[in-house]
Amino acid sequence: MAENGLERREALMRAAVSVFSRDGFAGASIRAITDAAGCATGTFYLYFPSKEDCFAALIDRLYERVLRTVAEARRTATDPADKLWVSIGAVVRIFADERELAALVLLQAPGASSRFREQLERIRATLAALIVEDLEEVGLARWPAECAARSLTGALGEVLVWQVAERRPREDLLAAGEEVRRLFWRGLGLAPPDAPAPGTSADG
Amino acid sequence: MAENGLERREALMRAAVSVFSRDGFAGASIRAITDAAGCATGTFYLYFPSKEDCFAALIDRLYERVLRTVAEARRTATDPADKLWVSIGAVVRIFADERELAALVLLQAPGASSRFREQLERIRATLAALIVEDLEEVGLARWPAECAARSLTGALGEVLVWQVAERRPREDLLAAGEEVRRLFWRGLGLAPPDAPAPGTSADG
Amino acid sequence: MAENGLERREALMRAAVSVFSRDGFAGASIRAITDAAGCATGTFYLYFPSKEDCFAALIDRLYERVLRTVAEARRTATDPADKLWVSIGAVVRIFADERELAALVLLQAPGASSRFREQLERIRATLAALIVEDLEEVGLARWPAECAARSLTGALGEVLVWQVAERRPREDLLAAGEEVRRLFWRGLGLAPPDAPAPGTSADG
Amino acid sequence: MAENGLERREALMRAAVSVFSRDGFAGASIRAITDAAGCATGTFYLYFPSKEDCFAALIDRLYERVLRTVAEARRTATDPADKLWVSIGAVVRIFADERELAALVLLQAPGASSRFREQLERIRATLAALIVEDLEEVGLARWPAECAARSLTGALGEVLVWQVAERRPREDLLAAGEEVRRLFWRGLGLAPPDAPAPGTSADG
DNA sequence: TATGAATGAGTCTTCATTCAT
DNA sequence: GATGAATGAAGACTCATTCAT
Repeated sequence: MAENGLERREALMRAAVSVFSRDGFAGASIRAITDAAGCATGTFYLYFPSKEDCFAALIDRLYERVLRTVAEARRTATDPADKLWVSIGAVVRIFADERELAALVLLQAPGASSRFREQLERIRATLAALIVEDLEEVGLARWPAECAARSLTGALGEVLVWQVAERRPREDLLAAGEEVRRLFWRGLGLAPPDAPAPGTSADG
Repeated sequence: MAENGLERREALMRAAVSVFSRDGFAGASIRAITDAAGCATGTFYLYFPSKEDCFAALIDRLYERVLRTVAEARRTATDPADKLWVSIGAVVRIFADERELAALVLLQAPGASSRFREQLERIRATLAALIVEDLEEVGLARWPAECAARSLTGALGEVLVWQVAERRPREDLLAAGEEVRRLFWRGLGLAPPDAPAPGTSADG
Repeated sequence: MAENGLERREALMRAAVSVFSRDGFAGASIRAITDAAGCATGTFYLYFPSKEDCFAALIDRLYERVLRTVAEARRTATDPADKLWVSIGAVVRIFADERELAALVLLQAPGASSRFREQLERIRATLAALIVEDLEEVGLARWPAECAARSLTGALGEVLVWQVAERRPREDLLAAGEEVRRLFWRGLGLAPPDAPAPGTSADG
Repeated sequence: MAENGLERREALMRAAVSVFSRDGFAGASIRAITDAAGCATGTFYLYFPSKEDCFAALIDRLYERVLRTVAEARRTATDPADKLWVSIGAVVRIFADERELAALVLLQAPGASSRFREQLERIRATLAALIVEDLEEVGLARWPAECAARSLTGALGEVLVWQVAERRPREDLLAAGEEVRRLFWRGLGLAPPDAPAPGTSADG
């Protein structure tokens, strides 16, 4: 039982994801989380100051993973269109890899409390800013660029949550994300990416 | 004191929208709602069987307005592309007119309970089905059509919630909605509506 | 609908008996009673000052009927043994005639509140005093007489409630009451009543 | 603070007996019980799932003690009359030892809810079945035996509750119980117990 | 008299959080 | 660090009672 402290914390976060997903933030009890993690109620408070902070930590975890992956992907690209292209791919990939966490955050965070709403908004705004930047470099005006950026994050979120809710496998998430990317690409009047048209290995 | 029963119910629903928006479904207390409506706690239960049913009634209200407006708009159109065009316009208009209610439902319903999630999903699925239908008639295959439909509802929701959160006026909501429509129109490779002759005033 | 006031009151008391029997005193709501009586909530308060007073009125009603019937029966008797004999018969008859009311009072009154407990105790004490009087005249000492009197009321109540709970017809109640009377008669060492041994017409 | 869990539970049950006795089942608040037990409201729910279950546990406690004591007493007897004789003694003794609990159950259980009514009826039926069995072996027919059994439990309950209500000491309860036993013994035409030689100390 | 909408006090129950062990 | 019993604040909901009509 006496694992490393980090493992314990990890177990609690995994348990929290599944309990929050099932019961919602308000409906989840610490007891349910610690039961799922196999420890006592009090132990929870050795790793998180409160239930709220635990949920916030989950949002942060998704935030970090998304932003890190996007940043890495963008380093592989040169021109702005390419950056946008790989950014979308990166977001899709992360969502596919972290299905449960991502669905949890997208579904619960906005309604649970203003703190979470703002925290989530910070992620969205950061991503939107990157996209807006790319689109402006590509020639769009500010306002259409902002609308397009928000549309993109909204469309991706909806499509991926939908697929998760229908319990579709990872590949379906990736395929659906690809559809969204194509749709926006054409909608934005951008040229199809250089060569790696059929390839998926270079699109993340 | 003794207003008409419908007025009382209306006052409670208005109060509920604002309290739920501020505190979330779980965080809202009946006391806060009745205070805002200017009546006693028990009075709430003369009009709603439970807090949950009150929230559900709000979702239904949005549901009915959206679907009715969309249905009306579609009657004015003939070919499928036109139907899609006016449908989007109708949804945008409703959201602009019912800003607070719409934002409340979009933000809170998914996380509050599975009942609400399903209720909202029913709206989304209904709308998505209409869109898919139009897109298939226009030549798209099932899968891209479904992805496009979900992308569209997701994009519209996100863009409009974003505008509401930033406290933008009605016209901005309409303009942003228009941007989304243009973006998707091009993305889907559709021709601009017949003759925008009749103007945007008649487009849904 | 606008019947005579007494009829209205009567309807409410009938409704009260059936609702209190079904739901218990605490579990019964004024609403349920007025629904059963076919009038509005407020009307109840035109006839009873409170729910408690309504229940008290039911106890009083049983009280009066029991005592009146017993008093009448005792007037037909001359010697103390005969008085006791007809008193028991009278109580049995009343219980058989007012099955629902009697069972209600015996079951609910003791637990509902100290007021009712005392009210019921007053009936029992009155009856017990009569019996003790008879038994003392017949030669019993005070203490055994008191014990016998309480035993008798307890036995009668239990036997009759048992028969009511099992939904037995009126005749079974009468027969069971007769068994109890026989049992006590022998237990008290009294001679069988003069002549009307097989008859029931003169025993009340 | 941290007594043994069983002590805590015991303290709550004691408190419950006295609060239920004073206020009735419906009138008793958890707050009153925990105040009497010297702990916080929430603590109650660590030991009982609900107020109802707490009351049910009290009935069960009496049930077990009565049946166990009666069963033990009957093992010391051989012929059916003797069994009946010691059974009555055992019931009287238990009631005298558990005055408050017994009075609580007898007074409140029937009116509080059908669940309790049935629970109490189960005790009464079990006891009645034993008595009927004895009486049939002794020669009585079924119906008079059943009436006698119900009469006996009713008489004992009433006499003992009456003594408890008048705050009489234990000895009075025992004496009153003895009166009831004598009364029924004669009423049933049974011979006095073999030789009261072994004394009343061994009679159950 | 009759109505029934309105009131608001009261209760059971849950659960995040603490802390002695 | 780990435990889990204890806490007590908070909230949904009920219902006896009132009163304007």
